[in-house]
Amino acid sequence: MFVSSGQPTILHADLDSFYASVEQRDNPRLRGRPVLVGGGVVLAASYEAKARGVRTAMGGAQARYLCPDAIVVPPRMSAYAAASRAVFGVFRNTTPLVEGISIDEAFLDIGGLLTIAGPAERIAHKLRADVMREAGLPISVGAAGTKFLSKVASACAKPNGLLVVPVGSELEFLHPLPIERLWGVGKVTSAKLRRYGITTVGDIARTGETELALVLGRASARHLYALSCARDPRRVQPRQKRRSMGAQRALGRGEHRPEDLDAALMMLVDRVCRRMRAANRTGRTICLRFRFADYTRATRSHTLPQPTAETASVLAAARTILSSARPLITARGLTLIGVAIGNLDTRDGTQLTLPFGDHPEDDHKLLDAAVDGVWNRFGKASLTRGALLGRDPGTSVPLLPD
DNA sequence: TCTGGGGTCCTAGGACCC
DNA sequence: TCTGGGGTCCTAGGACCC
Repeated sequence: MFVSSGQPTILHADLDSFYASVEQRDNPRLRGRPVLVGGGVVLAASYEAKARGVRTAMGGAQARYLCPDAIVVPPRMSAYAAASRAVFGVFRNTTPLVEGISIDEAFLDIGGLLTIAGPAERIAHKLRADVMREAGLPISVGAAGTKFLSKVASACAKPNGLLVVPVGSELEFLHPLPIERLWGVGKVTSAKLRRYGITTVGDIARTGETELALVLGRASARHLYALSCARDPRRVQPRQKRRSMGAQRALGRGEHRPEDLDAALMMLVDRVCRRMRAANRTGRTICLRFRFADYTRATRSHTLPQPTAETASVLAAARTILSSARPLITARGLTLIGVAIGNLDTRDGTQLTLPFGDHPEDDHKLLDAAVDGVWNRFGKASLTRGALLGRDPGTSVPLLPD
């Protein structure tokens, strides 16, 4: 396939203040006004509120102090999910190579489109117009030769803008930027680098990988140095599979009775397992996350021999982990609990409870029916029959297409 | 100034196996 | 029998991202 050189091939599309924009779209009264989504903590702030210094993830009290006339609305997650689906529909109409990063953000590989629909600027321009027409939402787009650069470009284009980084002028664009623009530079890394007088992306490039490794370790150094030279070989990969699924809940300060804790655990496990089954995924590692009154955190995990998405098995493991973490909890005071299932099976699968053993002579029929079910859903299926037959009644088995 | 609910990746030590 | 090398998996923690 011919790819015209000198043209950016990757778009990064990022909805502006996504939740707040959806609220303003759906309620004309909110347009042009500072809007905060979420009261306890700011999940999203409209640009009118951001202009006053409000930031995402800021405490609600501080946000209302900065912006007393802000309108606070509760989040409507299902509305945001629907808006996201509409926007991703536009993305996929533009190119089949769409890699979703989050509910409001994606990379689009337009390399194959350039000869018929290019240049990149025209494709990006049309994309923004399509999103506005189809979903009624403002979106910023960055276009560049690499993923990372296109992401930086879209951030620079906000709000509601478009920025193209022409191939060949990457370093000119990149080097004056502050180090915090690099993916992987957060609070800790930024402080470390600034101690050495490294404040811009250009400084990182000039410092060199070897020197950088002394401060940050090998992996970080290699990664950041490559980015600072505008090297980013990662391709746009459609349908990246999730590696873990979790749910968590803030508990507030103060004592929590064991039975309340257990109820919270049950709810979280149930929520995660439902989502796992809905997504036809199974996983092996159960991980509990804790946050304490002193803002320290801890995780405790356990890996099961078999992948599962069954509430009962996960709950049993989660309870064991929780009880082993009791000393920690009593010592520090729990303020948040989370359950995550990791080590997810890399293939699609499903979890079925079969009444094995009640009528052993029927076991083969049950298996055949189960295989048919998997086959119909995925178009392929395989099981290790020998390992499955002769189990206890009610055994749950993961069925994986292969 | 102390507030959410999702995730990803990397590191390092220990257990275990060949 | 002793010693070493190499690899994988599990657990926990840390940093970061949206």
